[in-house]
Amino acid sequence: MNLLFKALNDETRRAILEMLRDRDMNAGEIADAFDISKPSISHHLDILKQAGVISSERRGQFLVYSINTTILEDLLQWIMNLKENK
Amino acid sequence: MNLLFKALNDETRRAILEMLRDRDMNAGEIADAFDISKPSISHHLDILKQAGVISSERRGQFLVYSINTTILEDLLQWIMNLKENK
DNA sequence: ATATTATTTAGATATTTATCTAAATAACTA
DNA sequence: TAGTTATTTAGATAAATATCTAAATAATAT
Repeated sequence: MNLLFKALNDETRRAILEMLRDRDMNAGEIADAFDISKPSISHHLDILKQAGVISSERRGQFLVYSINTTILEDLLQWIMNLKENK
Repeated sequence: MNLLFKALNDETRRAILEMLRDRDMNAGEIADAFDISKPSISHHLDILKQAGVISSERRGQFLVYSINTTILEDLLQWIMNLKENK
């Protein structure tokens, strides 16, 4: 959970997740969507990957990233648990 | 949302929320539950308050903190929206 | 083999953050 | 009014983080 909260605590990374929600994208495409250097985006992708919220697959020269929403179940549970009073 | 994600991105602060889920507590009680100085806990409480996830009310000498789960709705929505594919 | 394209790794830097101690504010009590 | 208790504010510091440029790795194409 630590890694997941950390991953989500960044505007850029959350925007990446929102983009990957609609379609898989390669690293270059993702980087092009931001005014941030490719290495920085690569670092953000790594943090998202460590949290288990995205995965990557090589397709030729490209590394294609996909969202992985399974891990978000834990987060949903944690939040809903907080809402159950007493 | 930024402040909320920031607030949740800390083990101590998440533990505070879990405690406040069960009952309202004053600052001293909260601080006593951790091996961290009172000023540090005060700072954590401030961050949680800025995020709108807790509120405080003075009762005599004491400041009593309560959880505010309303703000968590936004978070739930954001996560569930990510899960809706395409 | 060499060049080109895609992406990451390495190393550096400025900002943010979690923590501490000491001092300040606020409320109660004798 | 003084003293005590509860909590925060101020100021300092070490660790974590987001970013950059330059170099390295990986795959493709000529």
